Amino acid sequence: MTKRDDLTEAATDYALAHGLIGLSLRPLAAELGTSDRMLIYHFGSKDELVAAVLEASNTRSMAYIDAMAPAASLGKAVLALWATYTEHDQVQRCQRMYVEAAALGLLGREPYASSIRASNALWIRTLSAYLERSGVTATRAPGIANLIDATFNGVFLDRPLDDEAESRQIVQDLASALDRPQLGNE
Amino acid sequence: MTKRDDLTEAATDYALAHGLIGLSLRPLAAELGTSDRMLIYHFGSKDELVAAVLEASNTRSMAYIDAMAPAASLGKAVLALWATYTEHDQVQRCQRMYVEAAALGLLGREPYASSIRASNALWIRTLSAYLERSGVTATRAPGIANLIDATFNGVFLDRPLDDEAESRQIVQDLASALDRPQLGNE
DNA sequence: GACTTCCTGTAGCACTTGCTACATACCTGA
DNA sequence: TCAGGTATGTAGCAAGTGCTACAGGAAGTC
Repeated sequence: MTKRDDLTEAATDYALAHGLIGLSLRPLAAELGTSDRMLIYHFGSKDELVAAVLEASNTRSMAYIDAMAPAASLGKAVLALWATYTEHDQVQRCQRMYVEAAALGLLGREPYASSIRASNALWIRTLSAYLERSGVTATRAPGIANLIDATFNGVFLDRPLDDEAESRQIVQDLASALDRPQLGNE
Repeated sequence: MTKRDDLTEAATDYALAHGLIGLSLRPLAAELGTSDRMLIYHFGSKDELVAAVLEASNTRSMAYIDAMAPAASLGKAVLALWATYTEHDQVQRCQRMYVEAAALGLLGREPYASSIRASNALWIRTLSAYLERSGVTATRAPGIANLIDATFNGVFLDRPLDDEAESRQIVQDLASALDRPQLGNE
């Protein structure tokens, strides 16, 4: 739509490819065919640009979850979510960037801390909706969504590239743990 | 022992307090009562300093796990581990720094990627040992340790400061999921 | 034609980064 | 006594950081 929106999408592509932590305006601008001067002009500051990029990235990855077909059980839902994470480069990269942003916001630094809070709230809601579609009750869904999200992020953190088998094993363990018949209360 | 070791410990304190991501030599050196010049002299490069700091931090936090008394069940072990994480500032800060290093190493950047791999291997071994002390079989322990580690890291990532109750809820969910009687095979 | 508003290029500022060159001590062993 | 390794201070370099000042072009409005 606006020029700013175009820049946001292009900057998001760049950030997804090159990472968020070392991001600096001049190389980014060069790849977008513009200048740091223009980025500041359109966004006001680097922080606002970063916030826009994080929001765009989150929006992109949520679309993939929303598009998933329901699963037959909770455990199968966990495996299906993991498959979505790993099969789509886009989702994987968005998740990686989320992890970077979260790390940058660990000590409360802005705009990362606020962006992460906002993104996470939406993300949990998206996961919850998928779980509900898969038969999980509305009361249990958010809690389980949080557990799944935390575990997946942790897996991404520890095994960024290699060890795909080991990552899968962890997810499998979580899935089977969650799929056991519910004995206790909630 | 050597001057380098002293500097490593002091630099670790500083990094645990101020974070790893924005770490730069001059402010660090100022707080240690020395100069960037001297840090480079003793460590050779910033990368080697960072590697030393990460190793020191990991060693510190593992000591806390090694000191834990065995738990009565797997679920109780999970809760006890989480208690250790949250009750000791040292452990919490070490974990936070691990997360920062992992984020920095996400795209393979050194020395973070290598340090994380090494730290994680030792950390999983430490967790496994604790689980075995708590009655988990030696074959299952490493897998479960990976699952617990991933989940805890994910929780730290999403809820750095606030939401202690929600964090606890996630851990509780994991604990009860793992504590259900084993029906399937392994 | 004058005026405003949006957009963009050039140049630069003040600052920080990791790291180095150079000189100078100090202590130790021959 | 003197050589040699260890340690430290001063100064600086080349590169990069976010951001700004200033000027100007393009396009529409009165």
